Amino acid sequence: MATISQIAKEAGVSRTLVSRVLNNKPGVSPENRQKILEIIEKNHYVPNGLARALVLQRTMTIGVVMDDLCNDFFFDLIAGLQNAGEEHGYNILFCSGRKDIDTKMKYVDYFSQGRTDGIIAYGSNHADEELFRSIAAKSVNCVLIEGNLDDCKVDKIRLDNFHGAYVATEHLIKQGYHNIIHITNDMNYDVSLERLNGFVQAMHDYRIPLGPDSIVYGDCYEEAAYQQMKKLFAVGKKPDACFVGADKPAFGVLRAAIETGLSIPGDLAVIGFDDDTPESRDIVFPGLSTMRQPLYEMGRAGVELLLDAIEQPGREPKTQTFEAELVLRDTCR
Amino acid sequence: MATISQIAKEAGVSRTLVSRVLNNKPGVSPENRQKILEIIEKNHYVPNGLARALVLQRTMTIGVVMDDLCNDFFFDLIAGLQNAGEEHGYNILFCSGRKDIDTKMKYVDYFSQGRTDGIIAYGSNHADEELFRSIAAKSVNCVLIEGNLDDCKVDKIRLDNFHGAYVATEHLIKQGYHNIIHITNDMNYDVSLERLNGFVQAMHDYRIPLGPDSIVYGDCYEEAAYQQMKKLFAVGKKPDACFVGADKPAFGVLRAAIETGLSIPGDLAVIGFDDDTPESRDIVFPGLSTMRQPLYEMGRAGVELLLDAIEQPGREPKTQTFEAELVLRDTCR
DNA sequence: TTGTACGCGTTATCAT
DNA sequence: ATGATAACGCGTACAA
Repeated sequence: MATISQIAKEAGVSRTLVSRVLNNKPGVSPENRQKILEIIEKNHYVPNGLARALVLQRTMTIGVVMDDLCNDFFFDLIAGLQNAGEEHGYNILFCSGRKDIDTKMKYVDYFSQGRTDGIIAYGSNHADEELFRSIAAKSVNCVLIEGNLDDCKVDKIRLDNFHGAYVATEHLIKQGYHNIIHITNDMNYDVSLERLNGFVQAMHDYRIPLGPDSIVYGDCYEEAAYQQMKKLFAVGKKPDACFVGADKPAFGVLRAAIETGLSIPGDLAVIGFDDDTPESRDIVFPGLSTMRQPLYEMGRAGVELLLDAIEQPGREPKTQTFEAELVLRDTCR
Repeated sequence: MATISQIAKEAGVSRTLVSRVLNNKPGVSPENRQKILEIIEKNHYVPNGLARALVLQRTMTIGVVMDDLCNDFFFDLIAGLQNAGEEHGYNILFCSGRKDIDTKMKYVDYFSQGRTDGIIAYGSNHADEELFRSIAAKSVNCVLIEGNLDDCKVDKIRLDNFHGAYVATEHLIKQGYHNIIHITNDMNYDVSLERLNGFVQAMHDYRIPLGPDSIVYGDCYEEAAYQQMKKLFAVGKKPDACFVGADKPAFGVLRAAIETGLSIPGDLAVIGFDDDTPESRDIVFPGLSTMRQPLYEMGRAGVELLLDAIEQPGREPKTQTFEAELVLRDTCR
């Protein structure tokens, strides 16, 4: 790799002039500029980004740390981050954690060591708490998406999960469903509890008593919800509506119901959460009604918030909250 | 952000000693080591990675450039890259192109500017050619996965698409199917042509004539293949087997066949390519027989090959070729 | 054991 | 217009 000194030497000028040419700055005679450009071209010279970042104290880079790159749930978030970053001239770097906190932590450290101007971290798993606190302790610009550490002085992008769940449940109630159950998302995530709370509150507000089977504990995959529903149907339980804490398990509910011969939404109405349905599911299942989580917008907002923090060192942390939106398709009238 | 000089000053020693402590090197008295460690801890000091990389001429980082991070096809590849990188102590950085060559190019430049020890680029789109040539021209360690520029002096990880397609077609033939059609993958990708060629060669070797409907041009999504097959069935065409150039369109074929009332594999046998079926599809469709593309292993091999190149500057480029493996499930006997 | 001095590749300041 | 010099933060030979 050629360096600026080698180019300068070959051109018979000082590094200063080469630097000016590289950065399109005035103060170079046309002849010298021309000559320098040719030599740069000839040697395929590209300036070293590390050295430049070191002296400029700016990397124009944002590091993103998520649970797992291999999950279609994050597609919209990734797109939002990338697009917003690009608009502001920033490079967005992703890393692939593998649901283990250690890898996530490793990359947070990596990004923190001067390699980025800021970090965007996603997660709401209980295990993330330690990670997020360590980030907050460092003097690193950082935005937490989804993470809910009330006592931490960090910028945050949040979704109002409680309200979203409330809206979904309320909609079911107002449509005349009264034997409503809730299948939770993975309770290792804070959001799952918030959604459960929203469900409970709505049921309470409308004076609908919760029975022993009103709350079923699931996870963020399809299979568990499928099994739980099959079990429920097998013992003769007949809920007329089901609010599910995430879309993936909602498909498990649909599958169990369809196999059992129930008509959707006649015998059973279903509302999910997230709106992260891959195309392929819409083809074979009835369109899932759900609470849309605006991940694309949240990703964009995360970048904006981070840049805002970078530009105003020492300002108080902000929290920006998004609302989920009820999207009615086929599984609920 | 604290610096090594500040720590040294506060400890009343030279930067050398602090550096030794940071890197666990001998030559520091126990008392000094202890004192320095405490001050480091107190200040949340972390060494600057840029400065370190600059002087060490090593970033311990690999940059990965793919068409699109938002595609479940790449999940196994990502996992392979990450795991292999981690085993060797390397940080793997991903970026999100958006199927446009410009973003890809931008990140290749970014990674090339001294920020990584090497680049792994994935792609076989015709538009990638320019990109790959520009990479090859630079003096950057780089491995191309899937890209097929025969005349380029770069390390490559390849899949033998021709042979894979041949094996799939041959299997159908040997199973007694003779009215076989091929639905191509997106012909903008080199791999699609290779797979088409493998199909044609096998048909030719077994003396099975190709009719006007033997080759149907599709893309890498489900819908086009679905439409094409519906059209075919509508005009009374009755192939007894179908080799599809990718898994996603293969599901389009299955859907069209099932809707038309055909039994699988009785009336129509189907073999796909890639084996990138998401869980969710297996649940509602018969298990898709396919040629498994070992993306996880290819990702791993890409990292190994790159590190090999880094350790031996100037060595001749190598190409490592993988074979696809026939995986028989339900859609083909 | 400890510290000095130089270099990594770049930009910026300030002379000339 | 041009160039010498310092600085960014760090590692390391070398000398003490």
